[in-house]
Amino acid sequence: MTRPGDWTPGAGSEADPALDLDFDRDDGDARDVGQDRAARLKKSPSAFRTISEVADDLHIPQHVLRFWETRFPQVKPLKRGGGRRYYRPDDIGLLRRISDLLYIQGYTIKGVQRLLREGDGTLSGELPPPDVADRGDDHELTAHPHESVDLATQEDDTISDAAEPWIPLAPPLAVYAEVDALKAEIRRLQEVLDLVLGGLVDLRRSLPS
DNA sequence: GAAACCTTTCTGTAGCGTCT
DNA sequence: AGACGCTACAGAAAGGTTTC
Repeated sequence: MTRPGDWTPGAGSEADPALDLDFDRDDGDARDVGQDRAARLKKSPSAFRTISEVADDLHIPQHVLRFWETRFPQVKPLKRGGGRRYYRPDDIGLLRRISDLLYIQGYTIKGVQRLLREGDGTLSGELPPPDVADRGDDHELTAHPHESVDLATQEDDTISDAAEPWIPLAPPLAVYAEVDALKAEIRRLQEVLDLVLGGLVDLRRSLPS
């Protein structure tokens, strides 16, 4: 099976002259998941990717990616005829950041939406930990950034979207260190899982059909 | 006051038709 | 055939209302 490492829209193809993705899937082959993944990983960082590739790379189900698209207007993959999505590197970077905020840092979708609204829409750079209003749980956040803000003048003790623009305060460094350690651990576990997957693929290949 | 019930919101999930 | 998209639906949690 052949699959070019790179494919980008706009370069002419038999299937779709208007938007060539130069992507020979060779569906006649029994597709090898391991090789498939390896080929995908070899793709140029600037290559466009399908939803299945992005889902695989980010370890996020496809339906979740589509759901995020309905929640984050900033996520706008290119769409071909038939509505198929093709993600640019920028889209993937944004999705990766959203995933990190939602699943690692504990933001809610609303919280991430607020960050996107207040930032430049890319979520680039270091972000503070979520405050109570942006968290998906009700953990005590005795040191959350809003604590040092004088809340006496507010009508209630909630931090609503309608409140004054969020002011970044000195981050709790211990929390950042812990988050960084957890991220490193997650990366390590993902590498281990990739190795296990590769081993399983090899094992399957060695079995009689 | 608190228990029970109802409604709304959030975050996905399932099913099925379409497209490559 | 399998990847994909769309829409309706699920279920858990939070908030609100009613009843005792």
